[in-house]
Amino acid sequence: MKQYWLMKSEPEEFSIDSLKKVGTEPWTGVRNYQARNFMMKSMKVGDGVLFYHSNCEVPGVAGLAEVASEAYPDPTQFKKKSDYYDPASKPEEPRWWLVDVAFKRKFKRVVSLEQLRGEAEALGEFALLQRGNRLSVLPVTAAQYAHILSLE
DNA sequence: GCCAACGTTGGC
DNA sequence: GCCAACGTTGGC
Repeated sequence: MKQYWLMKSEPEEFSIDSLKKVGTEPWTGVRNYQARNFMMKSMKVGDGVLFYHSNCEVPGVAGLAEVASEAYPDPTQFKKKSDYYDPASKPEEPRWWLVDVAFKRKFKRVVSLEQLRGEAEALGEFALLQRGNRLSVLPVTAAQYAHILSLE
């Protein structure tokens, strides 16, 4: 059964337009175990991804992507010059894993967080809308995915 | 194993 | 830029 996810990115760092330009991007820099576990243990190639813009003027879902690889170790954890360098991680036992994400399409307009809050009842239990949530990779049900698409 | 201090996320 | 919420670290 196809699974769905929401993945956050700060558009100033990497936006839906950036993804469109490169086509496929390794989802580097996740340093949260829960988010890592979703990528490492649950994601399958072809899973649907809602590409979410965070920390910006209009936070919200900006387009669609899909999981494009099996999980593999995040190379940035071993690069001393990287912001994501983790001196505690060993190459023989990598701590951080990622998947590649491929561009599908950009929404005509962002389905904003504000809009999603207005649909909270229809969306049901949704980690994104929970108070204080900071998870950057989180699961979305097929029904939530379909509903969000209908809001574009 | 507790918990205070600290760092980060992300909406506003 | 502020700050609430949360995760992690490290001393004890």
